[in-house]
Amino acid sequence: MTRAFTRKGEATRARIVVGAAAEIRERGVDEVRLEDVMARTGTSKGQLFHYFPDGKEELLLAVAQHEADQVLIDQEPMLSNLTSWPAWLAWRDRLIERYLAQGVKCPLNGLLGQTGRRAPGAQALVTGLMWRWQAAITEGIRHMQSTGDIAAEVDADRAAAALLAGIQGGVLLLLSTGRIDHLEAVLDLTIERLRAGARTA
Amino acid sequence: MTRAFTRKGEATRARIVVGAAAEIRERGVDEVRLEDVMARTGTSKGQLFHYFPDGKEELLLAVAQHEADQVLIDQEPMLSNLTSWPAWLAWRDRLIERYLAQGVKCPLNGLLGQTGRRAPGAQALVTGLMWRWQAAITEGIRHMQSTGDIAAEVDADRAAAALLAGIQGGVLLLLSTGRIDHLEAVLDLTIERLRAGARTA
DNA sequence: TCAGGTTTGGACTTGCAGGTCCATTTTTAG
DNA sequence: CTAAAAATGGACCTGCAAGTCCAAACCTGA
Repeated sequence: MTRAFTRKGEATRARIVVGAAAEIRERGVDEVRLEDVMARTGTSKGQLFHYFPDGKEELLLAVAQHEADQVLIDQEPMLSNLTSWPAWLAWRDRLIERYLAQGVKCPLNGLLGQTGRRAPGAQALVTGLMWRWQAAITEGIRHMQSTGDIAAEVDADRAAAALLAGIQGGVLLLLSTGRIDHLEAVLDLTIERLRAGARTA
Repeated sequence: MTRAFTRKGEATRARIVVGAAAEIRERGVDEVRLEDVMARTGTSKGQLFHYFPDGKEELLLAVAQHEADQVLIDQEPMLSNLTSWPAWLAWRDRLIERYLAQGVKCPLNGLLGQTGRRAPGAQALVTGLMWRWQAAITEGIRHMQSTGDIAAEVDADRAAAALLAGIQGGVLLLLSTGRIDHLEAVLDLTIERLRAGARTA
């Protein structure tokens, strides 16, 4: 089903996705018209529909995919290397820094509500992202348990689930209130708590 | 600036808001047309613009207000009565139950992304909701500290901030993945942790 | 160099949803 | 009872943004 694109074609397609993603991040999903994307990426309507035959919906899905990947890419290699407390703190700082920098613009929040209903695939996409994210955290906890840095009786899965939820909520609150406090509180208290349990182990 | 509405007028206005809210909850903000609201509430376009001169934007804001109020109303009286562990657990159950029941439909998530950008007031509205919510939690923690059920050294503000974030994230994850696990994990682990600290106090 | 494809540009169509308007009915108040 | 104001119904307008179409430019390989 994959259409044949030349190298040039692939490049154009990628340019459109990246440009659309940027536009959406800056102005919000529902404020972005195809024309805006065209203007930004220097493309024509013909091209848009050439590379995304199903139109806006398909483009939005591609953007969501792209943005979802970015989220995890941005946390590498910290995320997949949670093997010591300094590493955990580095990851913590990375998260704070990143979300502080991008401020009120969350690429996925909008896409969740918007695309979520339109494209059935978008839901699965976000779910997949969350799943990968949580898996990485779980693995980090497990590793720390193997070295005795976290108490063995901690349920890694549940702890990771709670932490992921906290992070998502923290970001959500950053989005709506503009304050990073919640995210910080979640990360610091959670890490603190994971450490505390093992002090005696 | 408040226009003069008769009793009948107020009733109609309220009917529109409630109907629109329901419609939005069921089908999502961007899928709801004014006509849908008209059909559901048995009103005409004339009425819509009579009661909401600024059109859709004003209506959406009113809906957001209405929904925000509902969120807290739904948790009363549990939320403002977190004075014993059974009360905390009752609140926990209430949250789980409520969000489990409404499933994938969150009234505010959509409104956040959507209305957030359009109406400047919507942002403030959500912020206010979060603030009230968090304040209630903080007060609950403080009360438990006063009775010695929670350790005095716990920072009530931070703990409440983290918990609120966890709840929001838990709901968000319920929305995107369909699983309630995250919300449960947050609530249970948080409460467990608050209790643990004071066992010896 | 020529023939097949792919890529590109942009004019044109179309549907629809938000918003306007006014004529009619109902209510309120004096 | 009556006049002014509010409530209602629905026809109509309008703009805009998605999507269509096709012709021109371009690559690419034999």
